[in-house]
Amino acid sequence: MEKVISWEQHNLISELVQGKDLAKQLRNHLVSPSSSRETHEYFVEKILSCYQKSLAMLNCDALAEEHRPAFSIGTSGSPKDEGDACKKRKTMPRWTEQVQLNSEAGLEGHHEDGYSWRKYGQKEILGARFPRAYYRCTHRNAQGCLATKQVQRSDQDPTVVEVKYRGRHTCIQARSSAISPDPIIKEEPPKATAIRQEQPKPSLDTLLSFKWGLNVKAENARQDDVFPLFTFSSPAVETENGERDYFADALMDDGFMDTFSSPATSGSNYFSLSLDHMANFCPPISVQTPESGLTEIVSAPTSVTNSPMGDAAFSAFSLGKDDFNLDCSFDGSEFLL
DNA sequence: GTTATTTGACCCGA
DNA sequence: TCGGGTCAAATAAC
Repeated sequence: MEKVISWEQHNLISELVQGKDLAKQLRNHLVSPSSSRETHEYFVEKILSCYQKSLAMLNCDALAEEHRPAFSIGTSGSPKDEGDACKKRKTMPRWTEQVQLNSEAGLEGHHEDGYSWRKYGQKEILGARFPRAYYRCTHRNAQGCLATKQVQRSDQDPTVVEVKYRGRHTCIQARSSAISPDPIIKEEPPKATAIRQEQPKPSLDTLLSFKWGLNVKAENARQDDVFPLFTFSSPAVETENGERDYFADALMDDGFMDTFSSPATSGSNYFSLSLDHMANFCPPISVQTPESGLTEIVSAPTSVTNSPMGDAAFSAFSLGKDDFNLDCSFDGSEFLL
């Protein structure tokens, strides 16, 4: 059957092909000992930019908006931008971790999660014994990272700190430092251990928490915050209303999936991405959340933290499948909704 | 001088 | 109207 590809679709395919090429270049740089980290970051940003444009073409405006800061590095946020951020605030992913403080030092309430945070407020909360502290990413201004967190001691058990995260980190420096091959833990053991009570949101933060020797609880993780399995229905790729899905089609026709594919399973093509970048690529509203997938991800954090690449950002395209093997199924039909 | 924290005021959603 | 979240000026720390 002959495909009729519109101008927009042609541009979309071009963007995706460009992203594929960039990923290949990044792969080459990753295996090259002479290649610098800055080069890797450059390619990552370029690849993300391609996806940003692609998503915009697919009318995933909300998604594109949510991750805009990742592609505006170097530009300071204007008041107008801040206003936009406020409008999007309700759509930002949220999840909660409860951290058990197990030392006197920890009782001060400091929760090290690998990111650098800046405190911007503290409030007494009605009915709560302890004030709530508000933190945002240190790189908010420099890189437009909108990640925030709230830290509050538990009323029932003052040795437990409830940390509410909002928004994902889009900052490169934080991400890099967070997965630094020389974690702080080497010099200073973690002050806190967390109580894992439910399925954690498989965010980079959560994964990182394992690196700090933490077990994490995420109790408010919504389905749309989680990106456990990504499946392209194959071979027929159609939207719900029966339209041909040229996006997924193009990915497969062009061999784009080759870069990401692992041995095909029945009826699905799998590719691997870092969870953090999965969040960047995928519309939260479309994601299925099979619990088994989550459990698998959470129970095998070492596949991420022990990656020789050392940086999940560079694992985003699973250039070494053995290094990073989070399987993500993606329903292409929902993706286009 | 620069960066981080504190804290009262303001804004917004329920 | 109230409470939570954020802003921004003042202050502290480095």
